[in-house]
Amino acid sequence: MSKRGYHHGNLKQALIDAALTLIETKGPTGFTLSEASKTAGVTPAAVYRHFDGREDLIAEAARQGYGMFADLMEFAYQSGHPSAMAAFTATGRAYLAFLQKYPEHYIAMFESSISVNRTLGLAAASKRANDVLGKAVANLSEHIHVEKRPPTSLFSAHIWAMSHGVVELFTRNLPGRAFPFSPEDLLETGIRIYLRGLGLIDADD
Amino acid sequence: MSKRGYHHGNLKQALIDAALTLIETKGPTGFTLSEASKTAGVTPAAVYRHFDGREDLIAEAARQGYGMFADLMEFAYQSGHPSAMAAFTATGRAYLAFLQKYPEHYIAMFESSISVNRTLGLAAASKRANDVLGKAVANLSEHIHVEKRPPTSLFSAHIWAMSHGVVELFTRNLPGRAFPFSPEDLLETGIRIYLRGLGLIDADD
DNA sequence: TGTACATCAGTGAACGCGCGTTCACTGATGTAC
DNA sequence: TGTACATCAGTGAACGCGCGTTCACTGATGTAC
Repeated sequence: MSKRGYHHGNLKQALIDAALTLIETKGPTGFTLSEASKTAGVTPAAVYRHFDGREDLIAEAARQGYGMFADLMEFAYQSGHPSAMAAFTATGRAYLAFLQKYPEHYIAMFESSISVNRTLGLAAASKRANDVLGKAVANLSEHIHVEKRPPTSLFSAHIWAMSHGVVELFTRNLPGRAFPFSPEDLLETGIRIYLRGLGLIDADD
Repeated sequence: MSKRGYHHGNLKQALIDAALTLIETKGPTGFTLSEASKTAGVTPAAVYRHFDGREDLIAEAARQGYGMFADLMEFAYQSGHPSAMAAFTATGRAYLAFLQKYPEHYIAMFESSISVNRTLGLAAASKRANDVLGKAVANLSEHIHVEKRPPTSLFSAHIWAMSHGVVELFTRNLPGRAFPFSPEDLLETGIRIYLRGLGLIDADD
């Protein structure tokens, strides 16, 4: 962007951005390397200066996504700390906030079929995001009476599943039928009921 | 299969079956009309005797899937009837049982990006499946004390979301890390906690 | 029962297309002296 | 400050490939008489 003409200046990031835009508009499968390079104003061959190929480009986009995702959740977690409940709630909200703000990254991360173990950097970024939620869940878990406390990994998996399910089923173009609840409401009420089931929230509220 | 030679006899269903097999092994995006026709032992052009094209083939596979899905859930529902709780539990288990038994249909239905409103038959089959769960949820809902009863559609959406999330995140090849819970356990415990949050299950059990 | 003929499910060749990737190249940038 | 040269990010042409789709066709099946 800075230098005009023959040399692009910041082609690597421009390609990633182009790929993300295409992924969002056409789905993870509609993305092509050729089109991304054209969008960035460059020949397809130029891509190979910066990436090993098509998959590598997607993986890098996903890696950046996981990094931002982890940052966002970490920030949310800190904002609620030291209250375990506040930290947990904020972290959960950050999940949906990320999806709403960076849907193209979300798709690259969770729907592009690239393995999270493809590169070390990708695996690390993914783990970091996972760990934030794990931390929030673990803290909250300590408030459950010990003999009815589920394993932390189970607790955490339930939260992931509910969140991901809400996103996949209720944030995309809702198919025809009008659905009266926003994804945020849906997730928040669902998790609240779940937490009540664990005795973490009183029956009133 | 019955007649050998020039005429296939049951090509339409053979193509659907081939498509489903490919969808399962290669993902919804890896399916190609050419390969499906080859698998069925037939020229690509022959496909157009029975379908309008590639998309139409997938849509028909999904339609059959929704039909079986609805049947399975309806049967499960009846098996628990008239106990609202038994009917609900059985219906929920049928969801995962379907996924385990017909993963390729599940993919065609929920991950192939074909719209459920593509054809009337597809929309009807999808609605029928939805309605079974809706019925199970509505019955159960009546047992919730009226002033803390959530709207049925919200209740139902939570169950869909949790179920779908568990399937998407925890039934495919788990990425490296060993996860100690089966999808069935995960979903069953998750929903049980949720139901407890609604006061539908006692704190003990 | 046998023949003529309509129907229709398949063939096989061809098409245009966009894809990912390779290659030798070129021209801009940055550095040494 | 000016020149020579190495570096390197881009070009553009070419490739082989498999795709979805079309078309005129052919040969098997089923029906009328």
